[in-house]
Amino acid sequence: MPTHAVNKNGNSKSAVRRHNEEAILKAAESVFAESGFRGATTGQIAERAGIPKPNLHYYYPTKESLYRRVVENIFNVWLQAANSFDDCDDPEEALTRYISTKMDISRSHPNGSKVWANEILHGAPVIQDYLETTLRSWTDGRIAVIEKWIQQGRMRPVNPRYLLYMIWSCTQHYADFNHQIDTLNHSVPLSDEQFAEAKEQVVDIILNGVGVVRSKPAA
Amino acid sequence: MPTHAVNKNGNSKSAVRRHNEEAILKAAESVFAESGFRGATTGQIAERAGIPKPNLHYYYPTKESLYRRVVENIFNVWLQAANSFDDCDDPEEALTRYISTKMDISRSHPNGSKVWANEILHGAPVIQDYLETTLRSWTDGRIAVIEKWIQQGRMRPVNPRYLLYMIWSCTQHYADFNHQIDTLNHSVPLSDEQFAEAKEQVVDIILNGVGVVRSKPAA
DNA sequence: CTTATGCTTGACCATGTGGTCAAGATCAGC
DNA sequence: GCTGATCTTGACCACATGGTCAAGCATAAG
Repeated sequence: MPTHAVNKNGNSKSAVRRHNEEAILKAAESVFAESGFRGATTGQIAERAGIPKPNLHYYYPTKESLYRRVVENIFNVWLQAANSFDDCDDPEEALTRYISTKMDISRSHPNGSKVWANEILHGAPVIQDYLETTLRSWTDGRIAVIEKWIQQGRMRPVNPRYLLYMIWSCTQHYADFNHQIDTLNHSVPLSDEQFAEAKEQVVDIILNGVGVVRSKPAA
Repeated sequence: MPTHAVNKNGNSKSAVRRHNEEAILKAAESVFAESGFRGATTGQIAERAGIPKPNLHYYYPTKESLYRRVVENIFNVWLQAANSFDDCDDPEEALTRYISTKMDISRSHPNGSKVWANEILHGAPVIQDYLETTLRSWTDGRIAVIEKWIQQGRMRPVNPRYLLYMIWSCTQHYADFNHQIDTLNHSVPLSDEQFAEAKEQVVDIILNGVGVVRSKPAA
């Protein structure tokens, strides 16, 4: 039942279309996270989205096009998080905010993070171009910023590149490996309090590790 | 051509068998790492091992039994690495050795690490029992050791559990995400020198982060 | 030699799955 | 209510793939 169709020959999406595409994307993200690209079946995605399989192919012609959209989505979420790094020029605040934001994303978008991890793990067959363009230039920019901080004597001399990798791995670990973390937590997901403590620990160890004095001491 | 058969009704493995099982395991590890469990095909594994597909099923009846062996293998490699933590009672040396060893494993067994990551990512369908038994008890033991060090004032008070997660993620990242790391390194794998620097950075930031003074300062 | 055992392999099958199709439903605008 | 566009769906197909089978090889031992 196409409502609100602003179409005719133009193409602003109908409400039905928006709703279905959204439901499919959400279902796809969780199924891809659970089973990987090849392990996921379009039938399962359709079922989880509450529509028959041919309807899914009506909106996303191929499994790969759907997968690509899912990966692009999580990449965009991360790009926005990256802003939390750029918004200020103080190493303590920038690092704290960046790490915190990435931890929050791991908490709120575990499936997206897993899909991303899976994609990289298997050699980034679909988003190689993003790595070579957007990610590469963002990384180089942030390295320059950190190097400046080091030259200003505001933090210890560390290789900024490996610092960034460390931040990425520590934070995403809480999404990608959450099953292991849960298992080691008596098979119960981390509570909000536990997660807050984990976040605080990551921030604390890294900031101390790079010699940034924290004005607001460890909670 | 069965040689050295010490069999008859006994069952010490023939040389052919040993050789083939080894080749299959190695091929399987790389294919599973590239494509995940579902994405890997027994045909591809057989081809990479240089044997026809039915021969693979002669040694490993099902794809899942083969996969399980691959996962068990990498888990055992890690368990051995875990010893580097236990062999001494000095936080500086124990942490340095443990981190270094884990980094070395990421360098020497990237495929195994990827298979493990993939397994956890998808909810550990095959090795859940290892997580609940061996890994859980090892972790608890190491937490106790770290807590002791903290009480002795030999390192800052951090939550040992999240410190361990941090070490795991930072080190395994260099295997699991090596494609991303290579891409950000002008699409060239890290040289031995670069990897050594990365290792040094991880050790350096974490030891400083937990307030362990390094007797042998950053190289 | 013969025989038993271990190993190899081309041909084959059953199943699951990505994707198609064509007929039908629903709705906006006239 | 008619028309054209958008959306829905049961039935279907082509193909990949895990796994089997039975016949054939190689080797060690008698």
